[in-house]
Amino acid sequence: MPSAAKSTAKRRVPLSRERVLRAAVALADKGGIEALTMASLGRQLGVEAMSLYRHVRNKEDILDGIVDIVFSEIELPASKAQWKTGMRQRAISAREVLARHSWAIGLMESLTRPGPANLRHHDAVLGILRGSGFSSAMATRAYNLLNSFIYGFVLQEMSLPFATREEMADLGKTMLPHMPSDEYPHLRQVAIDLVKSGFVYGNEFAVGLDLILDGIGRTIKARA
Amino acid sequence: MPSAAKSTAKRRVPLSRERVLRAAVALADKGGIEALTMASLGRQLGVEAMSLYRHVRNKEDILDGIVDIVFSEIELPASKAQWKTGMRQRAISAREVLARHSWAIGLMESLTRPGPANLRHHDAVLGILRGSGFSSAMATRAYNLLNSFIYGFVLQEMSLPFATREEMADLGKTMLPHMPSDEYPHLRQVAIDLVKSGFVYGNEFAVGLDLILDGIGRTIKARA
DNA sequence: TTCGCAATGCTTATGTCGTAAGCTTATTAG
DNA sequence: CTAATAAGCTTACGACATAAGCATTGCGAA
Repeated sequence: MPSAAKSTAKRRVPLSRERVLRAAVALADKGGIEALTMASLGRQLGVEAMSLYRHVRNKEDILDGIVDIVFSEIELPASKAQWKTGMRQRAISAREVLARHSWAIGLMESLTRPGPANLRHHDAVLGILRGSGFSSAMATRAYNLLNSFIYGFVLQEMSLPFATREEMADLGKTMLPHMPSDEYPHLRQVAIDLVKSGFVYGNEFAVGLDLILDGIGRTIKARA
Repeated sequence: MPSAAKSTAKRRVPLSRERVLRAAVALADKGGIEALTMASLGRQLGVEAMSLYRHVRNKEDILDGIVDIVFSEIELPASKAQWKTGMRQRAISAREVLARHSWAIGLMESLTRPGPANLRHHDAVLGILRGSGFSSAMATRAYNLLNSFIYGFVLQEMSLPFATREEMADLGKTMLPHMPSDEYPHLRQVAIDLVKSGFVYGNEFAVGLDLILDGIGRTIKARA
């Protein structure tokens, strides 16, 4: 069955670094980063684990690659935008992307070996800031401050045992009675108040973001 | 040689959860979190790997435990302090501790199961804020904002390929010539400027911190 | 058509890891 | 001294990354 099979059935689509990395992202999204093993990745692609090594150097190479894919999903600010709108939009997009691929934040060591998407991202953001009159030092300062907030926020968001107001209320109901009221009195009281008032952690992102953006704006004006 | 040996030679000091965790912290400090394996930990303590399971449930238990140790090293703000001074001092201590144990930031998932030091820390910080007139929601907001900044800053600091001004200058000298000047023009220019002006990333912590503290102060005043 | 060759994928094997199960030795209470 | 209990050890297994080398596919040249 040489030429018949060729044209119809299993015309084997060759692997490629690209396909491998995309499958890796899909796997990590579905089951977390610990579900991403060379074996599971091979299975996902209908291939033995060892075949992957034709297309990626090793697992670390895969991790670097998928972090760069995540970065490529973050919206770049339009190069004509006001710095404040541009930064706000970028921050919101970054947070959304990092929440969608929540394993990525734990792979940030990969930033030591930044991929092209990451570099392009840096370049675009710094370009906006410089174009709005920020010095190199001020642009770096602003960029790092915003990134610290974004990464740190997502990191904390990840480690919350609840996502919605309902889940928080449930957790509060089950946990609070078990918490001795004299050991962590303030923590306890705050928890009670938050449950009662329907506090939603996710909403805090925009608030913190604007506080920082305003602070940066003030610093800039003071300089000018 | 029953009672003689007992008093002199190898009166075996028994393991304990405490000793195991302290050794684990030391190992992680020395060689990074990937150097912490049950085998290496056993070796460090002069014991077989499996012996450790008498004192800890499993490796995850160890990871939770060492994160809590790290938290216990962060200075609690004096309960009489002004909120701003207290928060600044706590933030600086936290950053220093997390930099000393830089593997800890990658273990933050452990915060889903907070240990006693972590809870005590939460309680103390929220106590200060509440005591300074913050509502529960405002206290939580301020605390989360500061933590986002601290964690995110350390996360970025960790992934820098340089620590000192000298290292940055060296890196600049070797990398910049390799960077095509038209691909990432802004990034390139900023890098050049920073090297020239002797930018030190670490100094940015205090700047960002004060920007955030001022922003919080302003929010509070507007409420009052 | 056939041959050769490069690209692609597979098989086998090794060393590291966490940890389950059960055994041995050390310590201590009676 | 003895028996119980606590502490530590031996062996074993399955998951994992990956080294080395073999087999297959498909295409261009003869």
